[in-house]
Amino acid sequence: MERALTAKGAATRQRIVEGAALLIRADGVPNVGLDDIRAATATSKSQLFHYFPAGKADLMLAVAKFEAEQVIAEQLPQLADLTSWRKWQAWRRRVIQIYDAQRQRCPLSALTAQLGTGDPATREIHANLLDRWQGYLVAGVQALKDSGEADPGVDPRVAATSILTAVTGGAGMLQATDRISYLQIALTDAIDTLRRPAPAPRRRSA
Amino acid sequence: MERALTAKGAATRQRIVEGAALLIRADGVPNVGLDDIRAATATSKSQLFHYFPAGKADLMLAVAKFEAEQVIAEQLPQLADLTSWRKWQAWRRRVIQIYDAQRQRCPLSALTAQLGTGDPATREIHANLLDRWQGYLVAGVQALKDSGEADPGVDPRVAATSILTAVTGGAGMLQATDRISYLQIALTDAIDTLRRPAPAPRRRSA
DNA sequence: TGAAGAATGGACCGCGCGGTCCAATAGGTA
DNA sequence: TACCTATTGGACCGCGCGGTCCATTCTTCA
Repeated sequence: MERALTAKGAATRQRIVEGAALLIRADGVPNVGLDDIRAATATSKSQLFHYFPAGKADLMLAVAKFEAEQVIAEQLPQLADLTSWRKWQAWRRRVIQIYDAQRQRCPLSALTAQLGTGDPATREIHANLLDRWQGYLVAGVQALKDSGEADPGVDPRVAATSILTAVTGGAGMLQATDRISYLQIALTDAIDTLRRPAPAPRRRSA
Repeated sequence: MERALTAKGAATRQRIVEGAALLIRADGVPNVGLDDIRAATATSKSQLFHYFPAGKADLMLAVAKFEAEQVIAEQLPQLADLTSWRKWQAWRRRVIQIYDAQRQRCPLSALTAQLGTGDPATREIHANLLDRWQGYLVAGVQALKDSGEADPGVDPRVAATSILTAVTGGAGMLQATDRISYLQIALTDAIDTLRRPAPAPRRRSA
């Protein structure tokens, strides 16, 4: 699908993506035009369409992919090593720190909201990101169970889903209200739940 | 702030808002133009600007307010009566049903994402909605504690925050991935947690 | 019943911005 | 050196769409 791409060309393409990502983080997709990107990345109109033939949507998709990578990368040292209670806390602090720093500007959700949630390519990016993310969390919960720091009755997939939901939900509300408390409280609570004994199971699924 | 408004005028204004809301639910903000709204509501350009002098943003804000009302209204019978475990389950089912039905189309988040998360008016709407929502949940958790169906160690505000976060996070991921499982699992788990005894408190805040 | 003001219709404008095109250059390979 | 292709520059277009304006028709009330 990709044409021949010189090292120089690849570099330019990357420069465009990263430059566009920066602009979009600052101003939001609808406020960033191709001319802005062109100016910020010291490129010309023809280059934009040379590397992203399908135009703006194409470029935005590349930026979304890039931002999705960032989401994992930003929390990677901690996320990949959730092998003890202390390390879970370290990850939790890292997550809160990240979102606290970026506040309203959740780059990925801004992108995807614009591209339309119905777009299959957008969904693919999101699904992929969430799957990887959840994978790390499941492994972490399992590790806690193995070390006896989590209640044996905990279902790793359920717990990981709850924690992931706490993060995304908290981040969403932070973005919407500028309040960090949702993320803080919900994530802390979700992780704490790992140590609570499950009561007599009453009803489990929907 | 509002000019004189005849009954007829108010009706027209309402027709515009509701018609615009419908269109936006279907196609998303960026794909709905003033001309579309004009056509769908059998109005003229001048009426749009007569009732929403600040133009499109003004109208979108009114639509966002309208949609925020809907969010509460849709789950109202159950949400206002979380006085027993059974009723909590009824509310949970109702929430899942609502979001399952609308899938990708979360009207409010679509609006607010577009208007820019930085806009104070947008934040006001969101904050107001979440506060009311959380109020109902806190009351419900307290009721469960009072009736002995929830663990006495549960903090109603914390639990309500976790549940609210599970809903918004699950809804967000449903929108992004078309998977209902996040909402289903996280909300069920968050509610189930009400019945789990809290372990020896280790570290509570950040 | 007539005047004031609200409500409505719809033609019109302007421009921002995504997208096109062609010409010019740089870089690699034989 | 010569050629091919990737890379680049930037002028140009077209139109969608938000926004303006004025004329006309309804409502209300004294």
